[in-house]
Amino acid sequence: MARRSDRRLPRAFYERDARDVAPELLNKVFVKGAMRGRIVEVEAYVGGGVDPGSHAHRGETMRNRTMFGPPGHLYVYFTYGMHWCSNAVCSPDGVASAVLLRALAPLAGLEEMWTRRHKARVDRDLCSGPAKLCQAYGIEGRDDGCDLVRPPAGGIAIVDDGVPPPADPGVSERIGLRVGAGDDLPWRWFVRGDRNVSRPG
DNA sequence: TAAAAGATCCCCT
DNA sequence: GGGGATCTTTTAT
Repeated sequence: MARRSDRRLPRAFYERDARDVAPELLNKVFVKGAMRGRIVEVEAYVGGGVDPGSHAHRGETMRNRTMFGPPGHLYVYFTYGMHWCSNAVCSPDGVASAVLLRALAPLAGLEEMWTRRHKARVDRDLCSGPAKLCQAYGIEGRDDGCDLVRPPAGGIAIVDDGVPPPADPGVSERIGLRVGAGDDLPWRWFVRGDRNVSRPG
């Protein structure tokens, strides 16, 4: 549920380079219906052909077309034959960039998350990975392209509840990439010390 | 038409 | 710490 202290993020927030948006998404709140989770880990995927790790690096396809669309929408993709992952689309319309939501600290609606995360054993297991948080929230392919800035009632949104981004976030190379990983592309940010981060380093 | 790889997770040792 | 699950999408013959 929306709360009185929630502040909507304007379209302009997303209409920037994903590397600028990503660290500012830390400590924002990912909302769907009654479920709320604080964003504690993200990765940037950059447009303009400079990012070999991006799905969009080889141009627009049926799968990645949402990344090429206007900012402030949700890019949802399917991978490894069983997992969904969620991104916030960044940069102006026509430039393919996005921020992958890698982990949340559950705040509310944990009962609903538990109904979908059967494999979880403790609260930390609910949203401590990009596919885990999608399973917890029930996000699938039908949610690809939905508007995060002006969501329908009960829809998916990202809000500012007054907690600022960390002044000194953790930074590292991105996780799980066959190409585009490496210390030369330190485009992962996380909240230091948070238990829900998928990997401490 | 075929083949390979994939922005992961889970269970086992 | 390592490997299997599982199947869509993309790219190569």
